Amino acid sequence: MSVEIKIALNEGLYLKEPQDSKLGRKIIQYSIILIDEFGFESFTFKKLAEKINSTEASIYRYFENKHILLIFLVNWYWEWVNYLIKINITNVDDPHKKLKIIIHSFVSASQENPTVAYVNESKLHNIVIAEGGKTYHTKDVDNENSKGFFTSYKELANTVSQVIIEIRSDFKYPYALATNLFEMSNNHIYFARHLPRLTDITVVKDDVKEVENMLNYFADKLLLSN
Amino acid sequence: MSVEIKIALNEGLYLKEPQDSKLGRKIIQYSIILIDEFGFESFTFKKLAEKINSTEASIYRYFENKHILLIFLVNWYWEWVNYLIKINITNVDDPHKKLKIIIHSFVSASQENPTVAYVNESKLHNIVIAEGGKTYHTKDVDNENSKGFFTSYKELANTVSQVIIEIRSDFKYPYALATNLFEMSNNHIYFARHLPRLTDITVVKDDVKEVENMLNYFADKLLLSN
DNA sequence: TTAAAAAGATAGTAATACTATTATTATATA
DNA sequence: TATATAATAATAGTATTACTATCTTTTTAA
Repeated sequence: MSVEIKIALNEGLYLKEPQDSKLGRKIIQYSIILIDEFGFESFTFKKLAEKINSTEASIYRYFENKHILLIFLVNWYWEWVNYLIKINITNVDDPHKKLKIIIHSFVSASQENPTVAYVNESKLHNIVIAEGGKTYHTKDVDNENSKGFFTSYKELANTVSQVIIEIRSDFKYPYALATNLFEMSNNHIYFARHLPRLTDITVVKDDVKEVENMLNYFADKLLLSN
Repeated sequence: MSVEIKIALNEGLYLKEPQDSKLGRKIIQYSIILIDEFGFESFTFKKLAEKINSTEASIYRYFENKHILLIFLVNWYWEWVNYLIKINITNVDDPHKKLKIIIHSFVSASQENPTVAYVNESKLHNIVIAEGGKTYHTKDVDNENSKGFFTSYKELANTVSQVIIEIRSDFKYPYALATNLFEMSNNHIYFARHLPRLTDITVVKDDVKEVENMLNYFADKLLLSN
């Protein structure tokens, strides 16, 4: 018995739903592998086509270009983390505990919850860490935002901000704290790996507990009611 | 009488010092204008050459490629902010006041301190906000880091972390807080402008006082000694 | 004044980011 | 089981990008 989860994403992100065909799923699977391995700038549809024994033209029938494909993948991650968080905080009463679960999901959901066969969640998390900001740091951001390409991130931020408000209804910056915890998580994993003088924590062999401790410390301090 | 300031940057960032020649300064001046206007992805040496009535080949004599040019510009900003902070916090005793000055510099140094004729600091700050992360989010980060391309950011982080330690010598995350204040400043100005549901603050006509208030609030809360 | 350094002019190449067309192979249904 | 339709593959082609090379002209500094 297998549980099939299909993550519903904004329809403007693809020309043809890639999750519904063999080729489409291969595009998702191997684009994650190639972007993780060579980086987004070196990644091309030609290389991907060679890898999966297909053609550029066939890939272009699914995605307009590699930038939209990146947004698709990162959206997939945002949706997936939001989904895991929602599952894991239902039936939890204490909002402090909920926030701990959220922070744990930010740093290491990918290491513990393989969900979909053709998505390597761990590599996808690495892509979000290293390339995630490139989805919205473009001149087209307002246009793409108007099409709903960043709705999944906003929904994730909203989920987290609701828990923050549960902890302290008078906290002035629930959305900023929510996004900051997410961004900080990704940034400091990246800094620990590549620019260690920009952080205080270390990450040895994907052990992100120091990042988790730091985020919990920051969240606790900021939400102290005094 | 004019004060000439020349910001010293890592020599690996250029093939020929652009601050020492007319063409070099034009490259700096107009690359800032073009990247700010059209974004880094659409920016090319060919377009820059046309803008300044020069040639691609001439620009390539100064910078290896547009990515290195971006690192050069962002380094220039990091150095300049660090320089302004150091000037403005000498003769200030209270470390809390120093941190306030630092935060003020992060959000709006560019609006108040034009320093060099051929650098539009305000546009350069917009580039740092929108494109800064692209300097180190590449597969070449370890190699470029080993050449010292991010030393200026580390020095800035160090300046700030020293003040944090002055405030609370037992604070566990001085570097992370330093970089986070800088990143948060840039991120939330960007969010307010383009993805407002990811933040709580607004930025109207370059008025960043809400960002400044938020950063001061975060810093104060985190550095409370209890 | 003149040599040497800087900049400009021109040409060329490989790779990228596509688009278009036609041929082949699955698949779904009558 | 035949056949229409959809999906994919194969192939070709274009404009732009990101360079490199070479040669000529202009600027500057001794």
